[in-house]
Amino acid sequence: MQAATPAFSPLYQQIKGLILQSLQSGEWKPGESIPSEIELAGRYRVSQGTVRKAIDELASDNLLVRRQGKGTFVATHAEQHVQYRFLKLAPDTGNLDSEGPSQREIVDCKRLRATADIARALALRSGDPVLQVRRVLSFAGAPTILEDIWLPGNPFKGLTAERLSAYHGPMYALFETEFGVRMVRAEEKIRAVLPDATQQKLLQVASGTPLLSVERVAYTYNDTPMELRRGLYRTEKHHYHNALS
Amino acid sequence: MQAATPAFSPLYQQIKGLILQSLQSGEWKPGESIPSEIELAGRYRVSQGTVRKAIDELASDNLLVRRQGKGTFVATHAEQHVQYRFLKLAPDTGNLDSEGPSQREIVDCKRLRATADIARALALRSGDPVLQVRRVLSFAGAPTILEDIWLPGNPFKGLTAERLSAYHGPMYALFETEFGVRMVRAEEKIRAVLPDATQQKLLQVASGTPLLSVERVAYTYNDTPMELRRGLYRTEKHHYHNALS
DNA sequence: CAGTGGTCTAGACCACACT
DNA sequence: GTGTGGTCTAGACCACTGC
Repeated sequence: MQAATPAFSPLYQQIKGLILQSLQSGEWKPGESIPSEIELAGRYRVSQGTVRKAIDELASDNLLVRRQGKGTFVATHAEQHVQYRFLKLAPDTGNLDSEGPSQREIVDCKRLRATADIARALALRSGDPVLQVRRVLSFAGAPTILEDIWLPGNPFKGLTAERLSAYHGPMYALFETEFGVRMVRAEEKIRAVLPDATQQKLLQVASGTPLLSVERVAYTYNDTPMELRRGLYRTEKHHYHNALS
Repeated sequence: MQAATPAFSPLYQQIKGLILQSLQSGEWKPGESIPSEIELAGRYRVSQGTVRKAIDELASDNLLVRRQGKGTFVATHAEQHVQYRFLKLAPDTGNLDSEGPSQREIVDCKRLRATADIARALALRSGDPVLQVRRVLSFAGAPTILEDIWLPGNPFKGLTAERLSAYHGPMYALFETEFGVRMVRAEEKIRAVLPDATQQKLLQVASGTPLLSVERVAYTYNDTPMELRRGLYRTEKHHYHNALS
């Protein structure tokens, strides 16, 4: 008698896995088109409908983007209509774009060794090399977001403050093109906090001003954590927007 | 020459609309099963596959729940595995259930006339009758959430503090069974704020304690707003959790 | 025009739940 | 066993894009 392991896996799930492998391996890069459904059906020896269902799920996971008449493309953080896909902060009136281009200032960028909590979040070991970036985002001239970002040192070898400052566009787009790291999903933990002296200065707020603390872990393929980000948001003129369904 | 109105609508979208109508009209009530796919295909004179696609979308919108071998059911806030479907607050360790049953205390419940901002949020006119409820939720014995809730007076005629206190289970479940109002989706705006004297007392926090302000508008079918809720969350031991994808 | 994704159908068969 | 949703196939045709 076997142990009860149903292990039934629909064909389309297996196809989904194969497509995922090709995405991870870099066979199809962000922004590029993948082979047509008919072509993939031939390659995997299944019907077009089965490939279709696999692609449907990957599209609803935001890994692929379908464009009728043109093809299916690997999702990317660059040239994506939504400039800030993971940033849920919105002005109380209008939208982020209407506030003109945001200003980014890299305050600090250094290599150091992971503390225990950083290591845990990034699935590293304490003492492993990590990169720490601190930056301030301003909207309509007012400093609004202070972020500390930790990245595993190995995949991001060669990332410098100059590189970051010179790049105009989403940081995650730079990660894709320069380091081959594509962020797929993220989780955030949000709290209300008070700023310390340093934070007050950088955000130009008085002590005692309540701020939103947003701790984000971003994952690449395979649920591998690749970024820890601790943000402080000013919420006098902005709010964190979330849709529940 | 006509104005350019392609107005092409796939069959399954039309079916989706018809099913939605039946949901709104109450032909199928929350928790009940809807007719089988084959039956619906016969009723609408389309193939099972087309009905399937319509139901697929309604299921991914959380309006229907499919259960293999049993049927397709109208989603409900009662008996739903996720006790708190719209509450994104989580303890820093463990989960809400592990903290034992939450305690709810109705602080206040009165009828009044809508102010301008309440009216706007609920798509009413200033001065229209509304019901206001104030309550405190405690987890593990500690008051954690203070909520002010505004409901349009008409659909919620007969709702009283006694009714609310007596009911054990999600408030949205009571809305379904007692008032035939099913909340389908919601939007939240989150800020960091400081409590006023009344709020300090109810939440048992010191002045100057930063709190999460969560303003929610909940909608029933047809994008009709049916509830405005302003919550204050203590975030010393809890956090607002959000998944981005 | 050819090529892509999108829709619709019809039928066969599988997995699951209840009786 | 019967009925439900779930998978898979094959083929026809539609809508959109770009040459």
